[in-house]
Amino acid sequence: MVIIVKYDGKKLIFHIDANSAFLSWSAVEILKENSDLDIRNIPSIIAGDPENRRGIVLAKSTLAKEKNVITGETIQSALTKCPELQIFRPNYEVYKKYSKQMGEILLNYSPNIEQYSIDEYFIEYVPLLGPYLDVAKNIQDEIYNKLGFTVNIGISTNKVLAKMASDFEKPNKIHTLFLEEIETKLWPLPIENLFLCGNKSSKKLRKIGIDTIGKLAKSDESLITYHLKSQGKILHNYANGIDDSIIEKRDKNKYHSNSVTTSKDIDDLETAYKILLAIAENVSNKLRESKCKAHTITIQVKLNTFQTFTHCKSLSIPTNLTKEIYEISCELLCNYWDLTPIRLLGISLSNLVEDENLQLDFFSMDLIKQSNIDNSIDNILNKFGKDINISRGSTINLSKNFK
DNA sequence: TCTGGGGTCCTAGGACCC
DNA sequence: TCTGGGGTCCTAGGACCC
Repeated sequence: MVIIVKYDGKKLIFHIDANSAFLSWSAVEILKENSDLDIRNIPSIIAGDPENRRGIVLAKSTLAKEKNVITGETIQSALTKCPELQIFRPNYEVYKKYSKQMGEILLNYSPNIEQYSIDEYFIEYVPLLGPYLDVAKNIQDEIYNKLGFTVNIGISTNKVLAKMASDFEKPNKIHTLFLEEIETKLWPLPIENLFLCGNKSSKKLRKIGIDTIGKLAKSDESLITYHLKSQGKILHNYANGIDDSIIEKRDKNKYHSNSVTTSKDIDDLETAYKILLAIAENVSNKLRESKCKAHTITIQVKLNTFQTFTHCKSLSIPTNLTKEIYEISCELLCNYWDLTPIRLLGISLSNLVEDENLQLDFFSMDLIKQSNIDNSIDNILNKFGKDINISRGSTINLSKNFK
């Protein structure tokens, strides 16, 4: 049953969320390969490779969900709950494709659009297109007919309420969550369901007797900020349906990173450097693709004890050169690592600036030469896909430099 | 609980400057 | 080379999202 709620001329926001995105998108792709199998209709999951220690559930089908399989658990654990589970590997290139196509369809419904994650968009409702429920239904139909997967749509007067609404019953549903509806639709929900109320915050709130969104909404704000600081104010507002953030295009990332959980623990510098080179190659490629340079290079290290640390170095002259990023990463690792076995290594690049605005007066011939090498590698990557292993001639030498 | 990878935003302490 | 305060930048870590 759809409850008709008066729409009094305020701006409306839709939150469009692909249902079990990775699983649906893999399903559509498998069907396209002339298969009769729709993995949405069997107990199935998308998960990494356990042999490479990446075996966690990234998405699940409805039938897997019914067996209590949850996102983030290990394949082993999921198989215990559901032995007949079929497991499929993720394909991020395919996911990026569907994400983009979903955005292109949504652009037909609104010029004011924000991609929130790979499978979620916010758009501002355009009243000229018709009543909002009809428009939402048209969006659902067009995405399903053209792309083959279902979406949930949440509708409200701000982003947080729209997002909470799209999270109600799934799949292929449209929900409203207007201010006058929060008491019945939002407040009875457990505190964990509130956007941005994660593990830590919900535990603290439960400790002081707040176990539903409604109790948080009616609690004294100063009590909440005492326990949760500025985050508390945000959560208290959200519980009361207050959010004045706007829909904004995010054209540039503020940060790029790449990390890998290695199939075996790393306990020697030479191996660590080889992996850092591969990571530096990947992440600097992202940087160059987005036409940026980075002032700050951070390495991330997760030990086999699951202890994590980061170390960074800031440069007065930003870079996007693989060699420079690689060398600084090696230097950081070398300075801080006591050879405790490493499980994961990562590099992230931040404090980004646009490439074309940079002054070129520091460019030496060596930098230009290095830049040309990187460009030619980027061309190869673009041509043959990013999964192939390119090792530049200097790879071995670079590794040896840091022995 | 044997635990991925790519992001965003915030906080706290220290260095440095005026 | 003793002390205050405010502002800014850097570093490291943490919480949260999908």
